[in-house]
Amino acid sequence: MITLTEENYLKAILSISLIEGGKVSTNAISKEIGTSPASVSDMIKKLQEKKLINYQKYQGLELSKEGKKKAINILRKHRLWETFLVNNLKFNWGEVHELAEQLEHIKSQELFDRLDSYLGFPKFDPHGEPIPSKKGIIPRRNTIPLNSLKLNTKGIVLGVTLDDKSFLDYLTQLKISIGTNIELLEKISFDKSLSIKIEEKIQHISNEVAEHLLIKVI
Amino acid sequence: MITLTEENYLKAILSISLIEGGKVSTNAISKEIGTSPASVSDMIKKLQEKKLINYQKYQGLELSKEGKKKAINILRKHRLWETFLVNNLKFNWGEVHELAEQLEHIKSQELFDRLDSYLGFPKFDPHGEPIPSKKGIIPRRNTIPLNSLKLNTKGIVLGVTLDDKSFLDYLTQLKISIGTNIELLEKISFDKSLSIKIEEKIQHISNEVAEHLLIKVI
DNA sequence: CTTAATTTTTAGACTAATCTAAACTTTTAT
DNA sequence: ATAAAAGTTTAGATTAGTCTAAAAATTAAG
Repeated sequence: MITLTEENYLKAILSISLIEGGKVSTNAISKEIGTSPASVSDMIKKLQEKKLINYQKYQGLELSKEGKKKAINILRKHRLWETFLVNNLKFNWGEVHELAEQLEHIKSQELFDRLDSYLGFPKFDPHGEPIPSKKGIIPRRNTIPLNSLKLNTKGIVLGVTLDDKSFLDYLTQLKISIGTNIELLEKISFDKSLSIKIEEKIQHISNEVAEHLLIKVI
Repeated sequence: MITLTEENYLKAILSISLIEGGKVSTNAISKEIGTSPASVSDMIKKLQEKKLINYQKYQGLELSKEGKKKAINILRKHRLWETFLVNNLKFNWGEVHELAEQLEHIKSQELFDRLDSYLGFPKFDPHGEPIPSKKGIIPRRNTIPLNSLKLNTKGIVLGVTLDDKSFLDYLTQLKISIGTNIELLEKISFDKSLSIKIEEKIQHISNEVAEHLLIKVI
């Protein structure tokens, strides 16, 4: 049986490899999880013994087929719960991440099949992030980060790539949510910040914000 | 912060004292939780330090005001989840106990307030067991166990007092559920077993089954 | 291409929750 | 009233997950 802590390591490794690609380092995991590199080294050995990762000393690691399957299943559970919390219990999108971190560890395949069905088999969660299917397939959409949109073109927000309360609260303040129409007016080369138009109102946002907004060009 | 294990001990202590009344013994807890008496002794010390129980060596223990509040809150969470699983996700009543055992440890007052509201502030769970209110008040109803019903009187099943899959599956087989009408026809003094009439059909059940069925006389 | 910086691993220790075996209290029964 | 039985606690160990400090390996820099 896999422990809660092991699940969190798998999730962290998946998350890093989806962003960075290639082998995952001890240090990167340590930063993601917030434990010491020494603790990560210890846990890596356990995951290796359970054949959830492929790993050679000092050479970084990657998820095994079985490990990836498990990690994707945790992601699926997390995003199904976030969907339930926002759609049914009317939480706002900044409040659900921590709760879903707890709920994602509930063990019962049946529960998640039923929840999926109850929610109407959603393909994307309230942050626009893809919900892996029961078979582990992650839906894709043709989007780009807002900071790579061309000048004077319009797009629609389909998702965010950061599930952080202060970020999401700020977006709400800017009146940006899934489905919002945005036009890119100006890019400041000095700090890469952007002027954008939302519902006829001009706003100024940093590159850091823009890179976490997924846009579909229209 | 209270740990998951501590929560399970509090829940067990509440459960025992609701049935037995008076002081709770180390041995009783050990049986309820399924750990050794030595482990219970260890944990008792921790709960004592956290002022969740009142306890003197060798003399048994009882929940403190704070401990009882916490224990009732866990019971509330458990029964709210069972209600959700049966009413919304269409699990049957025998399947939900183990799942609720996991879900009851989710930490978020807000979540349970919203879930309570989403479910329509139910007073009883799918087993007819009372759901403590947000303030910790446990609703009561005027019921008696089936084995203390008078001969040739009729009653309606309002609840069960055992949340065990094999018991509940057996009830389903007997076509007994919440709301079922039952007439007591005969008590066998030898083994205290009962003949009962359910929907014009005569059935024979053991005393052990009857004592866990809560009946309202009609 | 050798040394310095960085990264990773090992060694040794701590905490929470558990166990078995042994010691100590309390209760029960003659 | 005292000995046996039952129940409870302590002592000492174990496992999972964590830490700091130190050692070892890899990578980067001059």
